[in-house]
Amino acid sequence: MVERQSGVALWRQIADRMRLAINNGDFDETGMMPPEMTLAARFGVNRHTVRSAMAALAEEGIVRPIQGIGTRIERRDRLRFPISKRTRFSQGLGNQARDIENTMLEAATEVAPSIVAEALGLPIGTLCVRMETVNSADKRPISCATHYFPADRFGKIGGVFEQTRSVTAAFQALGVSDYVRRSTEISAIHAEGEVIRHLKLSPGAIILVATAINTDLAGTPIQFSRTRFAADRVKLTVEPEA
Amino acid sequence: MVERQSGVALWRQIADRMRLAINNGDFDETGMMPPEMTLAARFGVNRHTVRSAMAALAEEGIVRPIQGIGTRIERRDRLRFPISKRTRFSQGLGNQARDIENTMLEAATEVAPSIVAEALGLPIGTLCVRMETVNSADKRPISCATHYFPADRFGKIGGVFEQTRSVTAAFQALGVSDYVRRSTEISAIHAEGEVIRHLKLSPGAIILVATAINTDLAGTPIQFSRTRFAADRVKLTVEPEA
DNA sequence: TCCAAATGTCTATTAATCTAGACAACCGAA
DNA sequence: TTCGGTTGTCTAGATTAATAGACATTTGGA
Repeated sequence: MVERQSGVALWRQIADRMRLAINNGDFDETGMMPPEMTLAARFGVNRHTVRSAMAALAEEGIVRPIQGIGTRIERRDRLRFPISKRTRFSQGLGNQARDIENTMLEAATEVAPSIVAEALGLPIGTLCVRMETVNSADKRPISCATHYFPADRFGKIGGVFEQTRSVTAAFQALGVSDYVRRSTEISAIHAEGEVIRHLKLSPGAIILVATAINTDLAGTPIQFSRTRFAADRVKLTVEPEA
Repeated sequence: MVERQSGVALWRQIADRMRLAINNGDFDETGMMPPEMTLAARFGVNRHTVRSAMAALAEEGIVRPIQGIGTRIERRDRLRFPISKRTRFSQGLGNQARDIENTMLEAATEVAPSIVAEALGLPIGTLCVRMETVNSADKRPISCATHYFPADRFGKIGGVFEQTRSVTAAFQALGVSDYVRRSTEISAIHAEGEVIRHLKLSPGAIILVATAINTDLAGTPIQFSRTRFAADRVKLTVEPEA
């Protein structure tokens, strides 16, 4: 059921599980959460503890309590984000959202960190453009990403991206008509720091981290990116064929 | 830094971050953790709080404190688990571990849950074999999985698996010489219940959930599986080509 | 041998979390 | 209108988590 003395407060465990159940469509028949007393009994905790969990979900806009009636489910969705040989952010979400927005927070030319240099096959000390973006669907932040591009070929990509609002379009404007994904690594950690603010997460939420390398059609690495997804808003889908 | 009143205890946040840093090789030069007082200052907490985090890591066997000396790092590893068109558990880990073991906990023939029936393209009410396995590398549990197979073709797969200790080998024994992955979905949740025991996790740890469908070469779905990975022990690697 | 630096243990206090119970406020239906 | 079921609010107490400080113990090196 719920685990005590785990370092994770009961209300947070319960909030996580209810969010999951809602996204899973468990209460779709009624569109309402079970009564607080029922949930308290089900999880083996006090009603007040359930209320704390509910308050967290209400804060996220997932449920809305109505006195005298019950607690209504306002939103249940977890976007499907496909990862494939031709992963593109906006295209990937396709028609799952009407309004997809990529915002650039920052672009700077810096010496490439050693991990990035290695990934892109550059000598230590090479300059790279680092670009920070936040990606939203229907005004809801889905992920934030840090991208690195070799500065010699893509020194101006920051400015171009601000025009095009798309990495794919920026690449095209800079002469890269197409590109493919060489590798993607996925791990999961607790959200912290800046990411919490950018993704409007409640602290302690889980984020999926996807670290990827893209190459041009000649096989030359042109992009290293680390994308942090709010785990309760997406599921990553691995597409086997190109 | 660390987030207060997030429903996640400070010692757990710190333990999570230190585990990540260790796996990231941050302290490889000395092989020792920084002194407790240094960490306390770095995280902005009391020394005792750092000690609680350390105790959790020591419990997991990741560090070992030595009075008068410091805290030694005992183990730093996160296996790379590739996900591709031909994902195979044991092969995938390859030479990252000497001893890879698949244990079957249970096999039962049941009516397929609706999600499984849909995924495998079976009529509602069809019988399936459900099989629970735990997968370990070098005696350390890495993942536990629930597999479903259509009962008409694979009714005996439980017994065969116990002999072969491999899904791939069991398939071959039952006439499926090769199979490919149709789809993989990845999400992340907090560990709870049975999974904590099977994977020997500290409660509250993060698990990566990979839900996959495999088909035979004719394209007929033959396996639905949900694999739960201990997030601090693996990183999933998405391979773009077959 | 002595000292500096590190972990180990203890007490005490404060803050956060969880439990328990009572009752108010609100809604829909009988 | 009344009543059962629901959420909202309050008080009080128990348990867990975090802070603070003191001092013991162990180790390696000066």
